[in-house]
Amino acid sequence: MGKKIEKIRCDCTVIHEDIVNKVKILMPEEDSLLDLAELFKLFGDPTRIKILWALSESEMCVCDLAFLLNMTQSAISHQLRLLKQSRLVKNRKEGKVVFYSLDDEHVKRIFDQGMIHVKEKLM
Amino acid sequence: MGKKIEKIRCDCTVIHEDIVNKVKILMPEEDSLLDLAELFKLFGDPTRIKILWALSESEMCVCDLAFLLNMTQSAISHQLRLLKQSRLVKNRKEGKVVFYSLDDEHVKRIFDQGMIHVKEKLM
DNA sequence: TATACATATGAATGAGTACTCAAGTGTTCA
DNA sequence: TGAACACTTGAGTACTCATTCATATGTATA
Repeated sequence: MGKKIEKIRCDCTVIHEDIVNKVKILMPEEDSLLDLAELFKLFGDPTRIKILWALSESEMCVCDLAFLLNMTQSAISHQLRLLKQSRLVKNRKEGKVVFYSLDDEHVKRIFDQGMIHVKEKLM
Repeated sequence: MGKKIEKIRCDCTVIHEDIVNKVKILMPEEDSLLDLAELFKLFGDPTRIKILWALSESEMCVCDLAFLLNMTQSAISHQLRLLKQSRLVKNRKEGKVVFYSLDDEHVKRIFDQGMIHVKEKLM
């Protein structure tokens, strides 16, 4: 006979009911958390984090970034597109050159906060 | 004849040489940036960001998290393994139950800094 | 107008990864 | 001791995505 009944809820969550319920109520909206994950995902790529860091120092054109990071213009351009879509960077055109810069003063703050963590965990 | 010569360096980087060089010199070590990207990548997943947020409110067991996020224990356990490897979370055993908690006070700060950004960009 | 330059973009590919499933370990308790 | 429980783990799969390649767009310049 069908012995294996799928557990809907384990015993722990009943024992810890107060805590789990409290956390459940405090939990941010699903959408906020998805947006947040999306944001951090953008920071979570070596190329993009380098681009963001570089732009935090100075506005630069696609060409400069490609040279600085030793990558193709195409690769850089694709990443800049993502960063622009999420409004982490903005651009201005000057003739045939497109200069990119950070669109947000928070970018550097998020970057710095992460770096503090990384440096500490080294020890 | 071979007309197409691969451009090593575009004209822009020569024109902008001072800026590019300055940024190049200031650039953090490759390893630091890779570690940083790795850190943010951990934050850049819906499941993991929810886990981190939940643990910032209270220590919880695997079972509680699975119930809270409506996911399988296995999925949660796999993610906790990654978070533990990177020392973002730690655990303690109490009988057969394993309680997880944040291993670092920076986690919440990084989370909050990101949330500020997300909330602002909504407008 | 033709050419070079700066950038953008679409398709293809290869690498990485989140989850599922099945099986395992370790603990408690009847 | 054995059954239930909490959790872990390895393999497999479906999916995402960063880069490359080829091509397209737009601008300046000779």
